[in-house]
Amino acid sequence: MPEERHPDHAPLELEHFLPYRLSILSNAVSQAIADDYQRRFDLSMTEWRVMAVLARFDGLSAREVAERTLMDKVAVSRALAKLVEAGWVTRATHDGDKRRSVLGLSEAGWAVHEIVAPMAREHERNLLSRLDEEERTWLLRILDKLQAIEPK
Amino acid sequence: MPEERHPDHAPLELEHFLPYRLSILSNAVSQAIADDYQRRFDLSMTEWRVMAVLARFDGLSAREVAERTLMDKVAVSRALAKLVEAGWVTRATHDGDKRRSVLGLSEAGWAVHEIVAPMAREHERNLLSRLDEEERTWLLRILDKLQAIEPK
DNA sequence: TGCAATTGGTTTCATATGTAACTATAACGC
DNA sequence: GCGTTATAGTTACATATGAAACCAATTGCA
Repeated sequence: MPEERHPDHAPLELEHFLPYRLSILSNAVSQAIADDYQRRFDLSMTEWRVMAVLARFDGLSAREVAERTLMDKVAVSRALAKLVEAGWVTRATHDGDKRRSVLGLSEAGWAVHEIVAPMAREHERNLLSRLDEEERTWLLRILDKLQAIEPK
Repeated sequence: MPEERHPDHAPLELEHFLPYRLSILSNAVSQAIADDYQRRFDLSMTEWRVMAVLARFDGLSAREVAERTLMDKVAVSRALAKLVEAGWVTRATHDGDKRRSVLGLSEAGWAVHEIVAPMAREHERNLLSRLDEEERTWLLRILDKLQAIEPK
């Protein structure tokens, strides 16, 4: 049953190697979306992710944003610098703890969100439309299992 | 049936957004593997990909390597510089066309390959072992469909 | 209290990556 | 043949990213 197709040390066929395939697919998908809002708002993927979590959770600190986006704090710090500068995110200092910042979307930030969120969803729909209902169900289930441990 | 759970402009839930999930998973997987051979051979992911295709296709030109790895030619050029320097890849000039290089793994390069390829396969096996046979079959089928168009 | 250890966040530096410009060679059209 | 155009590959520059050092505020605890 193992078929013994390739001994373990045989040259890898990248196009059949799962991590490679995931990487290519993921990059293509994310890049296509990012290109879209990058052109319209000069917004990087990391910056958009920060805005997305602030849209859901108002008042987070930078560290909390980092947790929710799985970005490191340096990346978050930089994204915030640009977003605050652009006027899309507001930053105040926490009452009881002067180290912490209190972040949120500004009016202008919400306006951007209002446009970008549907764009992102549209891309996702497009992608999923290549699958039938059964495949979509399996995909979600498989992703759940694969992600169960990995994202350390 | 559409359930109308979130209007199109509602805040995105990143953790349920397919492109985001793919990105997180893919990065976690690739990084885990890369860490492994990076530590042992100071070999970057792009460099390893170049070695992998040269293991399969001896004598390629740099452009052909770029095509097979989906990397751009600058990235390939840089990877090759390091690999040739390290003595893992040999570079000659094409007979009939002095622009073209003729690339291949050196003895030492094969020795590295002999170690890294099994490491990579081991990681892949590990990942796939979280799925049962049916899920694995669906996954491959789904990847085929999702990749059909995307990687422009 | 008072000082060591921790935490939130930014800055610095070294490295990686992408785009455009550039060099050398080869192919094409006449 | 000879100028134009295309191709293989490298270099230069500008930007992105990650790790470690850093600063300031807070916490833990003798």
